[in-house]
Amino acid sequence: MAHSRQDRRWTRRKEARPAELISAALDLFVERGFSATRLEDVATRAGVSKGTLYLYFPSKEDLFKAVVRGGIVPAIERAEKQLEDHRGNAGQLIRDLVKGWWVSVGNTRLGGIPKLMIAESGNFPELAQFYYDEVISRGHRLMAAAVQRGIDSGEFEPVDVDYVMRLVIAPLWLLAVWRFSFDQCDSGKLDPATYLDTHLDLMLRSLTRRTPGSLAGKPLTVESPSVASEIPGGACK
Amino acid sequence: MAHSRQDRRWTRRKEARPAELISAALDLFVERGFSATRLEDVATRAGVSKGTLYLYFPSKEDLFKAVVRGGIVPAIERAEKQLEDHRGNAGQLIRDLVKGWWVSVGNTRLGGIPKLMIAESGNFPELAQFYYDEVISRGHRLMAAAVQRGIDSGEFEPVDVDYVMRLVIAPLWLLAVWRFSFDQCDSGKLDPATYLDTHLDLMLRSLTRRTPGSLAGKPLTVESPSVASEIPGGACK
DNA sequence: TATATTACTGACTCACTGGTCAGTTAGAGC
DNA sequence: GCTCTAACTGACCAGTGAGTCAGTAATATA
Repeated sequence: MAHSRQDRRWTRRKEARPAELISAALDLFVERGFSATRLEDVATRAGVSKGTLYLYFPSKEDLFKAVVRGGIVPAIERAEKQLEDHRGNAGQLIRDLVKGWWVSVGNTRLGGIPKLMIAESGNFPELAQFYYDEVISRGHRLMAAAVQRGIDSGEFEPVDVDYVMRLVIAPLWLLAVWRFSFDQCDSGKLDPATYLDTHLDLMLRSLTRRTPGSLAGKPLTVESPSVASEIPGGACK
Repeated sequence: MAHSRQDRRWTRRKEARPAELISAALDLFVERGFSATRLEDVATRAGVSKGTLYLYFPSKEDLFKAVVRGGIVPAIERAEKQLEDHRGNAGQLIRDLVKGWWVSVGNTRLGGIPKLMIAESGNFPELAQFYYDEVISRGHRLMAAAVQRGIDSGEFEPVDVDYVMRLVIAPLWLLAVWRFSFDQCDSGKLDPATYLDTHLDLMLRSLTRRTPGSLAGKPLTVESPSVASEIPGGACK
């Protein structure tokens, strides 16, 4: 008598395994950090045994790399396309880039990767370099180009692009990291959409050129939150 | 024949041990993270054996807590005093607070603690709560009070204090974390003093109320760096 | 100097987990 | 149905490091 589908102890799913393992690993790495994550748990969560994991990834470190590679790089490529295609003023471009980040990274499990990289960069210098080259420096170039566009068109003050770009990005880093560290400690106190909108309002108000005689720059009233928020748990009881 | 001072294998130094162990642990925790740090190494760096470490700290986790307690809490107390004693406008108060942070935390080994907390908060929720209560929430109150002071005096626009305070602090978090993660990857590109000054200029320019008719707010020129920089290594080859 | 006290040592145990591999079973091909 | 390939399993190995404790040496006290 043949096994029914249910009776089978396991099925062959060669194609699906890597993605499922990476997904499980992302969850656990983000939640517990690299060394506190046991490969046995990753395998179990992906519905396989530990041995199977080693059929697809030669080591824990390689699994870690695969998580980083698979998660973030596509997102940054989308953002680069966004920059290229954008029509409109630089202020709106920056708003769109920030919101794009929030939707496709910040408000996603991927938001945990910055925390992961920060925590492990010391122990994996090679991976830190990879992440810097493939993600950070490209993100920096992206935002620098947006700021530069505003300066060139006369919309922005002639600021130091390299520093301003970092200051535009800084709150995004913090927001992503926060969700996976101290979010539960001050739950309810921080609405990401309001936070990002306030940031953009303040930043663009400073950046925007004030033509002598007239009072340029929008008044400082926070817009109605335009970014959906749906934030899961972090640390603290 | 008695031992000379040099011949002694070890000396009793009951009082000095805890501080020396905490200092050694701070170095290694910041450099390697919590789980990658071996207590044997901490002991060796402090000039004692592993057994001695356990005479003073009942577990690795307790050592970790002692590092956090001893390092940051005094710094925040100094800042609270600074707020109380300050005379002058709110803009200058915020500048002074940020620079005080840089001198006594950011540009110090203590700057590694935020990274440490971010990395380990998931595995030590109780410690995350402790850090939030003793450091973060007090820091937030501090900066919120400074912003509020500016609003009350009419110097600042009537912004949402809770969000603006976080946005003032965000670049400080990132700066501290950066030094211990990706600093080596873009070495030379980031001067902390210029970064902080640019941040303060942009932020205060936005915050400062513009009286109709006149053009308030300083022009956007970066001051000569007023904060000493002396930054050691991080990750990446 | 003799004795008591205790700060300190370092070899040891033990639990844990990254990584291996001989064996098992799904399922493709005939 | 039979055979063969390879996806998959899980018991096992080996290295590691947190935590222990019996013993040792510095020093306080008599």
